[in-house]
Amino acid sequence: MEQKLHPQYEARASILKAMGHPTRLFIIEELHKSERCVNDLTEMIGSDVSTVSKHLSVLKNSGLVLDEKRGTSIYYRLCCPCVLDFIGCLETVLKTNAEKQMNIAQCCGIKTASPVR
Amino acid sequence: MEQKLHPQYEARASILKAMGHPTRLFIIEELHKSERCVNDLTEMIGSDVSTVSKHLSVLKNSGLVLDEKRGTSIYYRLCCPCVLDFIGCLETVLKTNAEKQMNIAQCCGIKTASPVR
DNA sequence: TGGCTATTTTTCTATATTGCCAAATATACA
DNA sequence: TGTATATTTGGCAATATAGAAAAATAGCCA
Repeated sequence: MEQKLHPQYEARASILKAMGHPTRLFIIEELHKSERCVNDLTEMIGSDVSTVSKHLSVLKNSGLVLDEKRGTSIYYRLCCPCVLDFIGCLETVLKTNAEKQMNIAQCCGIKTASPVR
Repeated sequence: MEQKLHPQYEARASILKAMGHPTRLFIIEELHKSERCVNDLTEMIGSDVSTVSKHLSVLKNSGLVLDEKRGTSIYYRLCCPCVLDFIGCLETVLKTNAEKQMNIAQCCGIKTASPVR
């Protein structure tokens, strides 16, 4: 069955997919603040350097980051900072869901703790 | 090694991950235009209805869509239409990359066809 | 009740992703 | 040249995902 949708959906989805991992999202935010080399990021993240390198290559292949070699290190930077604008909306989704959960709980008479700020 | 980043990254990433599939991206856009039932979407997409149902459950679990049963069908609708705002930025990323590719080609003396609009 | 329609769940297979280790590569520099 | 540093690659095991078919569930209506 499985039919091919317009290739535009593939292209867009691959960027979102690249962003859809906690470590890569962290990297994106970090690169928004300032460019960083692999080593910097590895220390912040606490995974093996090879793991971080692979995450960076996913981001690079999706076109989200650029790399530039300077001195002994390779510096990565965010290609299109507009992706950071997504975060507000993501928080809206999360907040909406939290409220939804609370309503369900309330209408079942379940006491809920005050929401975590 | 693998260390736990702030759970906020997990939460945000899971939404992006849910969006990171061509079929689900199509569904999101379609639901932005108007609510739809599973059957409607299945016809548009051309996959098995069970596959579409599963994609919808991914979207539902991530909090992106809501469902409501009316009559014999279940209607899905977009929960936070702000996710549609992502598209402009995604196109920017794609465009930036296309230009990058063209520059590489040019500086190697490769003739490229005029860009597809 | 029985059959119809709409949807979800289960089960299966194939494929992709993640994360670590070890090894390879690249580069600076003494 | 040799050594240290920075990064990537290949390999592997564990886990997750996608898609289809079949079975299960739910509501409707004759």
